[in-house]
Amino acid sequence: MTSPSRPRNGSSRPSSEKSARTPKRVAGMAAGTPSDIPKKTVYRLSLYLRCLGLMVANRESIVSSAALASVAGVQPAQLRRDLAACGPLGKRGTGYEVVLLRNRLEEILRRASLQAVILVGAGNLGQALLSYKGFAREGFEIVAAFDQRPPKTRAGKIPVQTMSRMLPVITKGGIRMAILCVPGAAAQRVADQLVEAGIHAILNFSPTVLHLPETVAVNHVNLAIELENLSYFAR
Amino acid sequence: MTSPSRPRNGSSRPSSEKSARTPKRVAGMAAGTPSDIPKKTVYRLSLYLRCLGLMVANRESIVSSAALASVAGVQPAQLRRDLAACGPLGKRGTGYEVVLLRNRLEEILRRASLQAVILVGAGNLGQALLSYKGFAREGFEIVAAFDQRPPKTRAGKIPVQTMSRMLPVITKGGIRMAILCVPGAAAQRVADQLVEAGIHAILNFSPTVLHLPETVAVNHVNLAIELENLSYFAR
DNA sequence: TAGATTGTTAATCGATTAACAATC
DNA sequence: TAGATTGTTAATCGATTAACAATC
Repeated sequence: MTSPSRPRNGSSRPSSEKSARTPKRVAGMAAGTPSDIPKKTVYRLSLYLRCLGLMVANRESIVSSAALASVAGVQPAQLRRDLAACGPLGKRGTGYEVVLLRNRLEEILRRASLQAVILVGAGNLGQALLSYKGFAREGFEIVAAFDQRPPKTRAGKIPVQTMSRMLPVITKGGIRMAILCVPGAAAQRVADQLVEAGIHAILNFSPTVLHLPETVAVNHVNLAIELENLSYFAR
Repeated sequence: MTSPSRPRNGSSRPSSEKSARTPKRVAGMAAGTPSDIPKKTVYRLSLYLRCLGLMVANRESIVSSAALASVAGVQPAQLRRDLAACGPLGKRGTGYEVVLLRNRLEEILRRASLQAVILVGAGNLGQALLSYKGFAREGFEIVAAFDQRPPKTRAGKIPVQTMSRMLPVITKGGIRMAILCVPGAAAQRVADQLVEAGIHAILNFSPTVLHLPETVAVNHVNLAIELENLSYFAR
């Protein structure tokens, strides 16, 4: 919808997410990236990247695995193992060059380009996320929003369109990622439509477990379950 | 702040969360609950509970591990193992009684009582969450909200108070859970204050890894990282 | 009883950690 | 060189799955 200042990412190659039997790895990456990084490691790489951002801001030039691990809240051995999966990045006896390491992680996580995302379901949570500026800050742009019945009031600067516009917008824009916030009862149906239209990754806020082809990546965020889980352990 | 219709939960006994070395179990529970359920299992119990809710609505009376597992997106063996951790609940040769199983899970997850929660940090995301009705629907009530500089406009019906009010409100209300949405730079400091004031569980949306005593449960939700993770696998 | 399905044990798998040789 | 710290291997740990005896 809008034209971002950073270039968009037009890439290929889908991959899988935790589905019962599949190994939790991803094979076949774009050139320059290690071929096989476990999902949990990728997640932690994002974490390390954020810690490194702080260190760059603090003008720190070298960091040891012990120091970075402590900030990130992991064991040094795990950090080294995770980073080793990205190729040899440190200098024995010295540590890691902060800027170099950050750049490499950004490269691996493809942070160079602005990623176009659509949001589907502009109910309570959907509107909340629409007005959340955190995504933009991290390189994601919500380029369009859809709802069965678009609300009159618009939360952010993005207009909410009727759901029937979804297919053309996805196709025309070559969009690959979607944030799903529809009610649980509609989630599977809408997700099927999204995949049909060409979406390869879904961040699912709906309280429903989606059954989709393994080629589609799905991450599930359920705020109620997070709280419920906490409340169990908070006694 | 408001007086909920369901009774509040006044309980004791804190417990730990994933900290480097601790076993990912929880020892010592209130009466009537199995003593030792792994964290990941507790998480999935919430999932099963939601699936069972649908089945109750559909008037299904019996469900097999195979059927429930399929809906929840897990393996039947895993489901049986998870449920077995809650005591013997099924009938061999038959399956599980839907209502009975749901009731038992609600009991274990303490869904009977309305849980009081405070929200700290009413910036972009904080305000969004304040206006999110999903929490209430699942038995959590945000009873107060705080910010360094309370915004003039109030998002929901909860007024945002200045941060200095935090301690008295937590103490007086006997609040045990908090949702943390302050900027990364302030997160650790505010978290320390919360723990000091008596908070035992924190749902942390701030982009900072918190270092807290093991007696405090922390769940971390980072929307940007979720998206970044997806974008890695979406090719 | 025969058929079905749980609860549980043993086997597998994957992820984390400790330890140390390589090397800066 | 001596000291430090990585990259990596081997050991440990925990979680998942397969298989089956118990039993409804």
